[in-house]
Amino acid sequence: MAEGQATRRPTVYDVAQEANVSIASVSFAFRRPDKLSDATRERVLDAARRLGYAPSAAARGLARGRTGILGLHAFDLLLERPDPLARPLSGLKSPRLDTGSPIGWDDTDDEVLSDPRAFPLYVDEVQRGFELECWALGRPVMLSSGSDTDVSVADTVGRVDGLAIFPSPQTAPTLARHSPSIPIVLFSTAPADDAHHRVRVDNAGGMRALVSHLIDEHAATDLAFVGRPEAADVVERHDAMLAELQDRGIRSRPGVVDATVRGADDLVPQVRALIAAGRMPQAFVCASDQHAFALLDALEAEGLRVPDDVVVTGFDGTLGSRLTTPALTTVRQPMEAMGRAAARILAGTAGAAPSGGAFDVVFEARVVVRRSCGC
Amino acid sequence: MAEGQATRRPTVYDVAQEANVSIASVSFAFRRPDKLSDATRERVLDAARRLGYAPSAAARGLARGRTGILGLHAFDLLLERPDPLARPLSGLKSPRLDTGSPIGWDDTDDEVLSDPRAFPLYVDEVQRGFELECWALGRPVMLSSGSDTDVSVADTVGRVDGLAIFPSPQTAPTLARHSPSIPIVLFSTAPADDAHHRVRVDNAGGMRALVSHLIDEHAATDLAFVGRPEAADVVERHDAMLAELQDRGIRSRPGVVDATVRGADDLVPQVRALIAAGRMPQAFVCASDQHAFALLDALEAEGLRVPDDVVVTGFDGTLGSRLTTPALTTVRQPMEAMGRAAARILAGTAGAAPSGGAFDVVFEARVVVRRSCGC
DNA sequence: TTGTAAGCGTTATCAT
DNA sequence: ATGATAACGCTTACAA
Repeated sequence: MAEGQATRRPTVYDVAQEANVSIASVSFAFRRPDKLSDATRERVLDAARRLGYAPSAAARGLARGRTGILGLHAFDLLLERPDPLARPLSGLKSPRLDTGSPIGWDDTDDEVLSDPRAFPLYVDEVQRGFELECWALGRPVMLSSGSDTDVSVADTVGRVDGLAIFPSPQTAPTLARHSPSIPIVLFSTAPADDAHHRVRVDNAGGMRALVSHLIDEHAATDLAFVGRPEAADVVERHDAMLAELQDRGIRSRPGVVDATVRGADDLVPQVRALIAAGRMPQAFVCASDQHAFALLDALEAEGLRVPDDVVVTGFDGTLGSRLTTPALTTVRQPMEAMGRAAARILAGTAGAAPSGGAFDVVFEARVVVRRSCGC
Repeated sequence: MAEGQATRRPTVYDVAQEANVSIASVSFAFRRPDKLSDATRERVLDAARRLGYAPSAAARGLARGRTGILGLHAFDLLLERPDPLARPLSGLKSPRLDTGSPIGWDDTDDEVLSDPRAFPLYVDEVQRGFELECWALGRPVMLSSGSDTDVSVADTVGRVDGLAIFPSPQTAPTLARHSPSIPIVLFSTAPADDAHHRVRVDNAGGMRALVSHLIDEHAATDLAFVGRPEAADVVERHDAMLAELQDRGIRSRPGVVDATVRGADDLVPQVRALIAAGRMPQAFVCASDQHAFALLDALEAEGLRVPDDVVVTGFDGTLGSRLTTPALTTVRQPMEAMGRAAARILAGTAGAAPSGGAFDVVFEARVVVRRSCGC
């Protein structure tokens, strides 16, 4: 095994000895080069290089009281999320690496892992934005995941100077305890009575614009919402759809098409029921692109053509939405920008929060018109 | 600004006082729950929760000698890489977050950031595999970037228990000093006389298979290589193309189409020159998908149709290669699997390296046939 | 300009 | 079962 190396890591003491100076000088050579004479500085740096000295971030963090790292945390829940088509990533093959012979294609699970319906998703693009900004700021990023138990969260909190989080239902209360000591940013969470910062998208505006498009351009007024209004995001989108219809004096059909189970399997019976009852809507408005992917599969399985027989729309604007057939009309969130905003807030480069409290940054969403609505 | 919170982080001392026990008991409550009576353990855990105690990873790391974190490092160079279409990500807008009003679409740079030609690339998919495996292993991941100076590298090394790296030319020697103390994995680097582990792809096999396809299926024997054979990967691919041609007794054209500058700008003159000289090849074999993207643009600018007038192929099999028009025939690397392999090596869950030394894991590549070759 | 020494918050070894 | 206490490697006054 690779872990547990032979050689002990060199420390300031080793370098100090090698360079014939005190440990303070070693430290200064790196942190306060100006406080040292050129000669000693060079001597120290040289010794450090020779020894392969790498300052211990742990020791530095302890002494300084901050690690310098910004964290991005995803709860397990997220990866086990009920979105259709979010594959469980357990059960992947783990080919032996110690045989010395090349690893065959069939041992890589590449088909599963390269599926654009599974990557990059919303979280992946937000993460990328976070990374880009941290890179620009010169700050390392720590990625972690875990349950939303106190212990797991605390472990993550203990490693970073600030933490951005994709929320699980239990998130806010558990985190509240840590808010006083480090800044915390929640993505896609409705405002609440806590001290967390927030970065989110204008779900209502995006959904209303989408519904308006369907009504105005495609005369579609009988809309069925696909998704379970539980997560804050989905609730907002659902509400906005209903609100836009109501504002226009259009009566909306009751209930939603529930798509909480993985894959299209669960949608097929519901689609069949709608067909049988002669209640097919003019358009399925999905809570997310993921839901739309699954629905497209279910509709195809039942021989329905999109957009000819029925319109389908998504939400998020992930890359995968460009790759469906037909390409998906959806609402794009500026995910990278959202990730960047979170990083700036945590790093303290975003100015002061308005009204003294926490940041609540809302981004505009934008309708992306493609083939699936009939355009 | 968010950084620099009001409240000091609670420590073991605070919890000990709150729970009326010694600091040792606090530590035990978390690390060795069995060594404590149920009563005290609960009392401690309760106090910890009440106080919002999060164990300091820095202190733990110091005491234990390991941080538990696995690192993935990218040199700045990589992001400034000479690949066509790799945009400089500096110069992005940074909208004010403190105004309290929604952030407009035009302030997000979303068009640039969501370009599938820029994300996800090779490094992004490898990174994802690394993350997936670390997540499965319950290990946090640290992402960092920086120059390949001794100081920058050492800083990263000091933060992790093991490090995977996308190489820059200077990488190996700088890192060699640290190899004795922590395990290091290099991606896509030819074997050399050092102690680093390696995870790479069978470039030669992939390229030979691709060239064979072009010759056998499309009778294309006049191939032009696009890319500058400098990086190890590109050299291997170039060499393999020449070797396959030679093995078949086919004379290859001298030189390469150089595509080291950003964008298609630089390719247009070269394409023009080929046209003018009546020396257009039957196929352009590009060193990477990125090169192919740029070339497709250049060819279109010159009014040449792919694959009718000339064939184009890529290498890597990134998502973007599915989205070009025509879709790109390319060689896919199992990038996620490569990232996962690196994580397993670093975590020590990959067994022992063969022949006692370092791991050198080679993955099979696979030709992905799409429209751009005429199929 | 350089050295001495006191923390920083854990873990782990001894005692009790 | 619990409590003292000595590391762990670095930063940073303060001395020299």
